[in-house]
Amino acid sequence: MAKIKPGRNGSKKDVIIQKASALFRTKGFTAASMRELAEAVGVEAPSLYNHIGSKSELLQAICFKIAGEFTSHLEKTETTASSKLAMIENIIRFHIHMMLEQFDEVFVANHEWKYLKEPYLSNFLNQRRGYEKRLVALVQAGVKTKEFKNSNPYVTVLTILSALRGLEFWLRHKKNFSAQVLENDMVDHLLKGMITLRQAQHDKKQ
Amino acid sequence: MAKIKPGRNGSKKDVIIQKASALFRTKGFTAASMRELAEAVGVEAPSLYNHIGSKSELLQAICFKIAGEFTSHLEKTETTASSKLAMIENIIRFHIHMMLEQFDEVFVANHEWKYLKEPYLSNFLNQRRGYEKRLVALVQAGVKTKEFKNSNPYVTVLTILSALRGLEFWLRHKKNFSAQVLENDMVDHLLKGMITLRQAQHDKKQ
DNA sequence: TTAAAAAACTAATATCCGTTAGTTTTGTAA
DNA sequence: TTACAAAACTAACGGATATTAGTTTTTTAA
Repeated sequence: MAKIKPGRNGSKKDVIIQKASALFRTKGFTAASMRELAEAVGVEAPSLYNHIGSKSELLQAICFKIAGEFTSHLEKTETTASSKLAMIENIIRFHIHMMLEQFDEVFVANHEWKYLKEPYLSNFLNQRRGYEKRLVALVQAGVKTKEFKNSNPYVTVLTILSALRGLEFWLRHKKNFSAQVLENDMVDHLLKGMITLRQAQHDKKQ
Repeated sequence: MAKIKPGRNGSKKDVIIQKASALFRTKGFTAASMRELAEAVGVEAPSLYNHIGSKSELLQAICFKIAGEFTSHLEKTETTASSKLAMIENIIRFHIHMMLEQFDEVFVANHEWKYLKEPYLSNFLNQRRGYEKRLVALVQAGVKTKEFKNSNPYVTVLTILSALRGLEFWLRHKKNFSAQVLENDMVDHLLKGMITLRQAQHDKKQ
């Protein structure tokens, strides 16, 4: 007799996914065992399978939930007609907020996606590539309007996205400055650089 | 009868470490098996143990080799008495070169260090923390000399180091612009930002 | 109270892991 | 050639893994 899942998404499954996010982050997907997850949930390992299909399915749920949130925020931002600079800043701040509010899930999506199985792996990578391409197009548009410098747009996007991912280190050892300082200083650095204006102007031509 | 290692470090061990770097990068340390490594080396799995002590030892060798290279370069840079700006730029370029020339090893040191066993794990983290602290001190000095803006120095270092780590994405899909463009545009972005000077000056006060 | 469904449990399976033991082959130097 | 060491091999062990089967307990609903 086939197991029948409840019509509405039960909350127990959500608990499992949440605990799985924390476990996968700390131990890594491969090293994390279903027995450990079961213990975190407060149940024996086989009981998990009354609520989920497999360990892989948990990873899929986490990765695509996060990917979906980033994609849909980008779509929303693209429709708001404002300056390219404002759009980029908006996106940067969204990344920071996601990192702060859904640390485990974002971390897992960033680090453990490679353990997704096909066709989910290809799907995920396609979605991420699409996201990056739209950001590159946004930066390119900003270069055309002279809002941004004429650097390689892909390098610009790469630099921004990578710097944002680095927030995980701040969150790991909870530094002694506020999230607000972090956010503003990082936005400022990514948009305007770290050196003083006089210096920047002096260095303008190599 | 105890196994006796050759007096000078044999080159076979180096081959194993090199293959292990590539394997650990693509599959992850935990998911990579000694049998796979053996196949890459061209040998049966137990034969590896004529040259190495354990799987963990391979990870240690990779991580500490890279950590050592970064640390010793930083020490060398600190003794060269020049501007803080020149020092930071020098360090950024060194990171880029390390990423380009020792991709697998740097990737593994960046992503798989958490599977180090004690006391190596603590050792590694201490070394990395020390590296970061010295960079923070360097940025602080640059703020004092007014070479750098008065942002939180830890955020600055975090932003730079994270952006540099992101080079792994570029290397993964080998983009169609040169390493030189990548290097110069990234250095420029991290030092001077992405927005045009007029805009930066206009936005100086929020 | 009772019947059905949901979710827990125990037991077990097949597979894969790092590693060891013991043996055979290969390379080297006298 | 001979002797010894280095490094390969096969076979196997103990343990951990995700997952399934089958059963019992708990919850839900009439």
